Amino acid sequence: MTRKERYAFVLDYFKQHAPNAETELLYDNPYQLLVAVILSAQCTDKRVNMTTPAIFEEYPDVEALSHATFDDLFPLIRSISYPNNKTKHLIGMAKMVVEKFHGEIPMTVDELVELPGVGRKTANVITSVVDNQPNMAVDTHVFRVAARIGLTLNATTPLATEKQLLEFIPKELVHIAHHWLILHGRYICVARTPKCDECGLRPVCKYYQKNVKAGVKAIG
DNA sequence: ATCCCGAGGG
DNA sequence: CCCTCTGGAT
Repeated sequence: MTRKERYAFVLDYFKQHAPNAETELLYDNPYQLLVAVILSAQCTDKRVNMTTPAIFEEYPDVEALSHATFDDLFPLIRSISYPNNKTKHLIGMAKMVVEKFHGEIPMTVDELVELPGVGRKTANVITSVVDNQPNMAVDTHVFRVAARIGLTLNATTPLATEKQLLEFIPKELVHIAHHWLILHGRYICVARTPKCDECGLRPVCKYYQKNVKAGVKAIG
């Protein structure tokens, strides 16, 4: 089976069987999405959504957030992962947006990555979701799932995964394919013990062929 | 104990 | 390339 055929099978499967998201990041505008995504590192969407309403009420836009002090903002972020870093990042991000980008969230990956707390993954999410740019954000789910299925070959970095995925996924499907991979990783192809018995990708999945099927054979 | 839609610094 | 940050759910 060629890689092209593998991609075709996977994309077709997802079109019909992609799981529904139980929770999504809540936001009303690019500013809110950027804040939410920065906060989402190593943290569930549900928990991010518990903290953002208070932040958005206190700081309704980047201008307001740029004037926040650490001691004001920290308590609102206290209950999620890395509150120290995230507090500094949010304030630094807001200051740079105001000072360098005239108060508008920049909409290119290169500019976004300049902002404190914004790495390539976050920049790809923002440009993809807000501006519909065909960018592939590679988080732990996308990285793991793509490798297991065999969509990537010897990809040891998120950037390598990103490039290989973009090479084979049609531009118009990049956005939705990203979502499919995330959801599949979150609910089926979970990190520790993936639910292969619930997964229709078994016929093409390298992980299943190599580990699970071999294991079953050894036991049976 | 291990995992959550990572980024920055050494 | 590695390490650190660091809280809550399961």
